[in-house]
Amino acid sequence: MMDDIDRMLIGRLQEDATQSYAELGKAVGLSGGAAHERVRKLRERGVIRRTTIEVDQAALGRAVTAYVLVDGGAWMGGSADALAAIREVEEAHVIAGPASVLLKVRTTGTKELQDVLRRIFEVDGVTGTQTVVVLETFFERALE
Amino acid sequence: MMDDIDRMLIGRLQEDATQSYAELGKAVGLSGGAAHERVRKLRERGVIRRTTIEVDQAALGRAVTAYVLVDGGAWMGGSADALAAIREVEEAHVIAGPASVLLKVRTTGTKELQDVLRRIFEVDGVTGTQTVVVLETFFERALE
DNA sequence: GGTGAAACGCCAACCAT
DNA sequence: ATGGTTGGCGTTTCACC
Repeated sequence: MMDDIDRMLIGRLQEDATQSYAELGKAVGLSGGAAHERVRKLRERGVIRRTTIEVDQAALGRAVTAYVLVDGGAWMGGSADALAAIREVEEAHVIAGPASVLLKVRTTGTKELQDVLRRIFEVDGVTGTQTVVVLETFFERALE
Repeated sequence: MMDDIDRMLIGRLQEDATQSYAELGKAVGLSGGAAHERVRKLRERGVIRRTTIEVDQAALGRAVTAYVLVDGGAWMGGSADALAAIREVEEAHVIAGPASVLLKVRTTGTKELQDVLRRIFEVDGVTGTQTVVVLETFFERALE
């Protein structure tokens, strides 16, 4: 229900999802039709969520990346929605450890970061935040 | 050198990069050809890095996500390469704050996480690590 | 920089093997 | 899963604006 060929197909598509199925099939030792059918099933099963583009956030004006540790206990129910409503928050995870939630935030600058922190603080249950600013990103890549 | 239409095109393509340029053009009030030309230039300029697929990591067997704070000072030169060589490391950032580097790591389980931590420890300049395990991910999304 | 149309190539759907 | 075939659609290019 998920062999090496499927993994190869996923790897190839992560690198370049614009290539033809004929090309894709040749790369993994399959015909175009067979490759297409496998990819169709991977999409159907939700292993492949969607086809998308990778954007240079800096080119879009988002120069500052920061991680925000959020303290506070009431993380049932609507808190996730309240965080999702803050558009600069790219990821939100519940974590084991010192804080309750870890957020990844991208903004155009420190000014906007300050504003985002203010809005995070207004979310129900939040009692405090600790912010870690990224100075340089070595890499952000797709696994496998 | 980057207007609202470009931003709309990027937003649409992030949601679904399989749609036709005709469709894309209609959505932003342009002809298919014009939409295609704009997207071509966005790729050329590197704003759009590549077209890729979004994969359900859990379906691939990667059930555990963790953030690793790495201590140690010698972060010039080859350290980034040494970290990139660890395939389970998805992101690596130099940060301002308590530790030097923040890593995002995905593994099949805690056993493999332990092994990854051991390999991180073997990288030159690393003097210690602190690991934060993700219990639940609210969301990981594309901005804009 | 955008439009509209024409030519080409690829994808998607079949079927027999 | 393959290979051949066919129909339809999207991409790409062109002259024109």
